[in-house]
Amino acid sequence: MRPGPTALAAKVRTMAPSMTRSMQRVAEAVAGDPAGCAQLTVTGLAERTGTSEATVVRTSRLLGYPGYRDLRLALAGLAAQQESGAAPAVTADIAVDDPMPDVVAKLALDEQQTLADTAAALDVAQVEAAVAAMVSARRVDVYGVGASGLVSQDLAQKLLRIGMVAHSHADPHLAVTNAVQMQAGDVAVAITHSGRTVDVIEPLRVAFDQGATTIAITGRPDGEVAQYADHVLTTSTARESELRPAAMSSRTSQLLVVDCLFIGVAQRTYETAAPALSASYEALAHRHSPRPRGR
Amino acid sequence: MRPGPTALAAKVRTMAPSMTRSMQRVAEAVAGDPAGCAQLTVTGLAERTGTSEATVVRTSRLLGYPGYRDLRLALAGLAAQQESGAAPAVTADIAVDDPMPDVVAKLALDEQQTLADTAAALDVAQVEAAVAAMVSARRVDVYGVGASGLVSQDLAQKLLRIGMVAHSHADPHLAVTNAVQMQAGDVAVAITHSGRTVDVIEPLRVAFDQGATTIAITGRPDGEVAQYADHVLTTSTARESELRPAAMSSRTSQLLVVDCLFIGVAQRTYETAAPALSASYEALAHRHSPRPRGR
DNA sequence: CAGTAATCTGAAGGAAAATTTCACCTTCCG
DNA sequence: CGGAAGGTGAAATTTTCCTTCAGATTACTG
Repeated sequence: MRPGPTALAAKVRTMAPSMTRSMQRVAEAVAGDPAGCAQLTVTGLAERTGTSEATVVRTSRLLGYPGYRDLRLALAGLAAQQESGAAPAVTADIAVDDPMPDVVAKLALDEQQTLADTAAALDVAQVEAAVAAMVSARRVDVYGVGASGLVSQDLAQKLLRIGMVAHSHADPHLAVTNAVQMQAGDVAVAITHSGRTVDVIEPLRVAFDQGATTIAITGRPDGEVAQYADHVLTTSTARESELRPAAMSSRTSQLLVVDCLFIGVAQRTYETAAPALSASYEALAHRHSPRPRGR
Repeated sequence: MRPGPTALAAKVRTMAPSMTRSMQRVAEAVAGDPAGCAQLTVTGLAERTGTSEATVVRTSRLLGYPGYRDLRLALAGLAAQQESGAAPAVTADIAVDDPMPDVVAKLALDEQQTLADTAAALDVAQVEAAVAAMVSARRVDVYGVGASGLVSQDLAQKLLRIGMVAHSHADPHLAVTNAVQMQAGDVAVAITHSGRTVDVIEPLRVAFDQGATTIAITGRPDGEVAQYADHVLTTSTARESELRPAAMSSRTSQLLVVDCLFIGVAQRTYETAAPALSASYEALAHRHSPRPRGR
């Protein structure tokens, strides 16, 4: 069996005594800086070690590879392993003086964490109940302001695409005005991270009183909004820092919940959802510039 | 910067749409069996994919390597990483009959994957350049329609909160009207997954012609939108399925990029950003119901 | 629906890298 | 000090990789 990259360092030590002086120089360079050597051609490595190409090839053979080409591949593998092992687990808060690469890494990790947390904490039964209500709803109204307003729009937009009657309301006055028209069989969704946003609670309460099925997507299942919600979907919150306020991570969490609702609804209305999706795609085709030619 | 092995799978997905048929076959083989392909020579891989050596080399170039030799090295690295247990869990597509718990889990995993891919593939230098331009900008205009419209609003909203002059335009007419007013020192940002959305490209082009600094956030760095962009920030694309169209995963990716931009700007304008953030928080306090007692 | 212009594709030739060969050099024993 | 055995690298050879170019394909245009 050809030696894997892991065994390389050991192999070098084992074989070293039986090597000639110039071969040892090559082996040493290879064991000492796999990543660097992986970049070099035979000629390059020969030059770097002050030897000849023939010696490099001979050393490769001695280490168990058919030639330098394969040693080089193993070297690249080893380098990759080392790098991934030494992956700096950046879990600290984002600081004012963090360099951009760290910012990108930390943000991505934080959001991944938020997603994992949300998925783990999400009450599937509540999601299913919410989906069931939406599927048979005459219309769906979604309330959200500020950062949650965008999530609210996202949900409405998605539902519209699969042929449902959905609206997103950011204007609290209009939201209440609409909520008054709600009746049993309709669905109202309120999205608020704090669970205490009056502009969102108010229309939900009205819809609730009208007999509509109400759903709350909130980070505070004990918040006031829950009082008027038939189904509460809890979003989780990541650590917040000064530069990354809670509003930022709650958005990720809320979007995941919204996506789950959407997929659930789309699954249960697949017969109509699928054609509606393609139709909306087709309708937008002419809003795109022509594809590059010859394809 | 040459892409590391980690980013390869993401890169393949990102670039796949802009590839020709035979190049896609090569990319697919490479992404599907890195270990196996690492063993093959150009000729071998060409044969295995039923294409020519030239096509293999062309594909390697498109993926960001100087030639096949270097792609092969990266492949060896990737294979080694996967073998060592860091293998990315390949999740199945979401099916119509998936039970809700599976849907939640798959969605969360997909989005996490998208985040990791985006972070790995994001060109930090471009981000820094974009941030620098925004920091010193007189005003920032953001263009986005459809699903990208929400991301566009998110960016504008965030920038407003730290005291910058930012606007999001979804109406293409108003967007162009505003773009005409742009001048050197202003910044225009276009957000489009396809890179071909005319309603977004048009205002960006106008702003570009006016001498403004232009930024594109797109999944297609070779798309038309890139022609008028000083800085291109590439979002990566997850596998898409019928129930989860590309538009859905692109949102996650775009939001991460937007967050990076925001944090970058906030860092560099910390003196004014921090007070502005707390001020906007304070101003909204009375829109919340009183906190529950004893907390 | 045909013309046309652009792009895609692979075969063949040219460049580069890897491997082998071979003559020279060192070293060590007799 | 002579000679043999192995170490070493320059040059030749082979393999691999890359570039060029002409034909095939495709998608737009009138």
